[in-house]
Amino acid sequence: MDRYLNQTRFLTAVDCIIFGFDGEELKLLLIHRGFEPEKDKWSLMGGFVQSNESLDEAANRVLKQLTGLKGVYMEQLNAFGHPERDAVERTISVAYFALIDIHQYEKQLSDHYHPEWISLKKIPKLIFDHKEMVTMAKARLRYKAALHPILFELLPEKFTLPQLLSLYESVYEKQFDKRNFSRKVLSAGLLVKQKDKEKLSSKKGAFYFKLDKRKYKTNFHQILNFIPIT
Amino acid sequence: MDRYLNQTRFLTAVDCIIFGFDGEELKLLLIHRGFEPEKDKWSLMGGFVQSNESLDEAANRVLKQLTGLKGVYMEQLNAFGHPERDAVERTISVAYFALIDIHQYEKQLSDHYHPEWISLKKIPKLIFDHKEMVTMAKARLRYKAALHPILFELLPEKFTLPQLLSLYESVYEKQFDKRNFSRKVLSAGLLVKQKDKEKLSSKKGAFYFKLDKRKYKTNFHQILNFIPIT
DNA sequence: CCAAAAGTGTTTAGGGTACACCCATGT
DNA sequence: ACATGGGTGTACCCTAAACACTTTTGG
Repeated sequence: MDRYLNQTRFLTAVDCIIFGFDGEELKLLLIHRGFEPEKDKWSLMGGFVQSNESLDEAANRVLKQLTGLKGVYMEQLNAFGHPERDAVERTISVAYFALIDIHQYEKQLSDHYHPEWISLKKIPKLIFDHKEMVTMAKARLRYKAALHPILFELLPEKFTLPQLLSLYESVYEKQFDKRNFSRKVLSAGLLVKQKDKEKLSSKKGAFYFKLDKRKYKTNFHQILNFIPIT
Repeated sequence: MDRYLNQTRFLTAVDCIIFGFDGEELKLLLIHRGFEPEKDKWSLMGGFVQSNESLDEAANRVLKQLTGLKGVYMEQLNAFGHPERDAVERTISVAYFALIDIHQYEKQLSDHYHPEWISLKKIPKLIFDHKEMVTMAKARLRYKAALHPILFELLPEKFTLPQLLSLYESVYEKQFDKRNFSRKVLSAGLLVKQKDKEKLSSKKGAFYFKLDKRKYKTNFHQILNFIPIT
């Protein structure tokens, strides 16, 4: 026996919702689709799953193709399978969301796709059901970041507390009290204060911090409260 | 254009992790697989996605085939796509987990599959990667039930607080203080006390409660704390 | 010396936890 | 009357939230 009989086979794709943070706003890395149909339209980066790779491998391959990065934070979001979601041919798409340090991304690697970082507040019309994927990814990011320290994945190795606060304020589109925020963040014990300061954005300068990688991995699934639950 | 060229197509299946609660233990509804390979081995209920149905529709169809139930709580768990997960032919499986009232399930409907309710503590060897699916579903259930009131889906329309407590204790495999538990549950405002009592399991009898369906739906995504965070 | 951002401490209120006794009833 | 499970109240602690002033330094 080497085939199941009387069953239809479908294409399987992965699509990546890639988040980045530029210090001001939360952004998505979008591309201009490279082939027909919908060629040159705004799209998430995606690709078909190949015979020899798993879904996770496909997603990582696609992400590396576009960004040159590997080993970044990525998790499966949802599988999308409406019969008409792709106009050409039925395609099941497994969406992944990724959090990358926007400064590690080097545009020139992938100019073929004309990728651009677009503010989440100004997402253009996207092909197929990609808008739905983005909406779900945004919701998932907010949900998860309220409980787990995943937003560190969007920052460089060294970052300041004001930068971290600004990131949380961007994700939740509201302001938080910096005193309560830094107390909570520091009491989680995940940060190591550095000796040097970031002096570009203020005269006084803000101390850099690094993640304590060991504690970060250990405590990752523990539930934290960096932001007010309301 | 009506096909993407040079791409391989795969079978797509759905598999359902079906939870039930008999008052004592948390259980899974497992079947004996009905066709080769691995015929008669223990398996999750599943089926291939048909050309005219979405993933959600396929999962609901499969669930109804086995249980006769529709409109039950079900959510997508994860897509599984390891190239060798099915020995016969590459198959992408989208797993769903469902919570049903075990008393509404009527065995005779689906005797073809020889289904059985099996305690989560005594899950037998399962085909393919179904064990991995079950493990993930169990983790997801615990995670989600700690934050949202989904476990009510496992109970009949009328239930008592001792029954609800017993359910939570089964899911988390630990004991909770009944005073704190009932205070928290009642303060959520989701329950409506009935006038009648359940008198089978005690002499005094325990009051029945019903869910306030409206508030349940409204507050579903709000985060609750029915059980201690530790 | 002044502007601009960083950094820090206290008070208060509410919620969570721990804990023990009385109640109702069938036998 | 007694055994069995149902139902309730309190005291304490701790965490979360609200809130404002001082520090540093480049220009």
